[in-house]
Amino acid sequence: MKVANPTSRDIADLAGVSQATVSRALRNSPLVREETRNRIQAIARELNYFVNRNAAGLRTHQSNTIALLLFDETGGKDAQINPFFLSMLGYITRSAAELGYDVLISMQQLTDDWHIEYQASHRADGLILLGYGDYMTYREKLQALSQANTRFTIWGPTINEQPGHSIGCDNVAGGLLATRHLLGTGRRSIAFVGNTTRRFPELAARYQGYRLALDDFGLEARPELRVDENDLRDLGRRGIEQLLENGQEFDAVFAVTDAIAIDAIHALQENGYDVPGDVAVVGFDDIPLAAHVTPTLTTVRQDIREASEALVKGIVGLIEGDPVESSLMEPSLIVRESCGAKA
Amino acid sequence: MKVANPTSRDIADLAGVSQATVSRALRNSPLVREETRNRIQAIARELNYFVNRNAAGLRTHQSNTIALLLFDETGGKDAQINPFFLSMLGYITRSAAELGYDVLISMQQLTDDWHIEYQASHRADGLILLGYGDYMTYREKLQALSQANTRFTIWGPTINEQPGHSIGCDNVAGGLLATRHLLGTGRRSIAFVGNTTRRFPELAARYQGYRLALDDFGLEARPELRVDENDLRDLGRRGIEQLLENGQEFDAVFAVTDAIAIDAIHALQENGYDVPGDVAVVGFDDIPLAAHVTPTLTTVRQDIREASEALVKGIVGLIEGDPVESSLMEPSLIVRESCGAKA
DNA sequence: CTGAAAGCGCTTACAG
DNA sequence: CTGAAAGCGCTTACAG
Repeated sequence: MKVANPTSRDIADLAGVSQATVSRALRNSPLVREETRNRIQAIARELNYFVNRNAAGLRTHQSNTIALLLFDETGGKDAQINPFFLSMLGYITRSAAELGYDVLISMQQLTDDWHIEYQASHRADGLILLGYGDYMTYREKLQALSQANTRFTIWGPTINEQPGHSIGCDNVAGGLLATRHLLGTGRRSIAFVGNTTRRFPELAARYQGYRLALDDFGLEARPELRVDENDLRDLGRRGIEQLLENGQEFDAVFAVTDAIAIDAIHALQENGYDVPGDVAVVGFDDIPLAAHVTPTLTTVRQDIREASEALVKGIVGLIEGDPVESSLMEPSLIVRESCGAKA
Repeated sequence: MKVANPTSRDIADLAGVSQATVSRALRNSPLVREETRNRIQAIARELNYFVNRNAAGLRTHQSNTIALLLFDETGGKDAQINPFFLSMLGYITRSAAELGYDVLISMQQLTDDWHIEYQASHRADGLILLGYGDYMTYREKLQALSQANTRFTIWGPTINEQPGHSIGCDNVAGGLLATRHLLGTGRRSIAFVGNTTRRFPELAARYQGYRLALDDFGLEARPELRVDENDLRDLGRRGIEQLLENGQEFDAVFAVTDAIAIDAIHALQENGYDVPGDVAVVGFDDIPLAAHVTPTLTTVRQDIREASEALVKGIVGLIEGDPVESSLMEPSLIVRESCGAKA
């Protein structure tokens, strides 16, 4: 009676029907009489039978699986994933599950060559790429994917020439929001710490927003208040030190990421400045730490949940042949202490 | 020449060999002459051919995939995964990849019934369970898994009666480490805030360590300095308030998790106590926040990387039939400011 | 060293 | 509504 690893044939024997009918019943086919269907499903449940996904996938050419490829920035040394992407993971997993897809995760390095392997090997029906925002660097990889007819969605800036579907944050709007807020609280000498080149299109867009906000106020973006570095590590500290060494006066800092902003706050404090009394600071991302540093960090938040769901809907749309569109999420300002707007 | 979705038969035709030889060559079988093997592999590479995992899995009854089941504490409301587990994810993924396994992630709720589905459906060869440390609560689930012959490893306390393989932290040693350190800096009235019951075996073990350390010093664990609550939320604050209301005098607190410790520090500060001047505080876990609160938190760290690798090795061992043993990781003390040992 | 053949466990047209 | 049959693309004894 109890079979160790039951197959649909075992269920069929027990139910006194053909194996084909079992298959239909388990997929809830309306072709099977309800009574028969219930009987078969009851037996399957009792035997702890589950459809062999390998066999089903072989027939249907589907895996009902999405591969989530996280770009490994550390090059394999450390396995600490960017916390921002990590926080998307939960939402991605959940919305994939709601649509009937499993999520396979993989950390990929730039030298890895197996991005296309996932779909070609039928392990996944499509890919979600996190951390490949810098189009210039990943161009060849993305084009190879595209040429291999791999379905993929990217979290990152939407660029016209870029192949594939992408979901991103409206970084221009975010930079505008942050800078306008600082202007609104009376700050007029706002330093920018980050990067403004094509190397980091998302950061460049935030700078654009910064400029637009200044423009609106009839102010100019002063180049001497701009810290523009390719290496983002420790940039908060280095940026502040650079500004101070150059004798610049400023009453606010717009840092392109929270990590940089928090680093900058520490550097300011160590140099005897009060934040936000002397210098207001606004970041970008709203990482968990932002609410816990002293002073708590005012920042621009991207709706991670909405973004995650859009990514999943995007890739599932591509898989199932529904029309999908690249889109931008609207960021919002989270006002805390570091900008001085709150008591 | 170029085939859209090439199969091993296409490769065989192009190479002028049988499909069986292609299969052997791609698996690096020594049965195939080297020259032939190289020729076949070159053709496969050129056509972007990858073995269909569904077909291979159907034949071999393997998926080369591990399912990572994260217990969803929020019951589906929020998809924010416990950051401690999230930080294990990277290491788990990487070491699984090194052993040739993919990782499928899933967030499960207590009511979900599909834990065994992963292996039964041949989607995964085994499971890693994170967040199922409270054996009493999950007992039935774990036993069901065990009865279905599902291979699994758990991160959590090792209990004799518990089915399956488990990797945990030596929580007794951790509690000992924390308490001994406080004693070493001259503190003598050390409050314990947490839980000491079987409901949270890991926390109970930390309390045991606390007692052992006091014992070693010829001190008694005073019950009036023990806060023992089942609800861990806001316990830091509630615990401190409870101690103060009861008029207890204490010069140190060992909090059973960092979250509780940080909460306790805030409560102490709001009640006019200086940390660590008046009261020293030590936590447990070394969450990212610990290094960023004021004062920075002295805590006990579990080696996440080592633990992750042990989990993967454990489940792969079970899958491949190698002998595996449950084991305990040695925690280490991270000395920061909140214990007063540092300037 | 290589090939012909069986079979893994499904899904789905086709026939009734 | 149900069954018999083909076939998805591999792996691996078996035979040579």
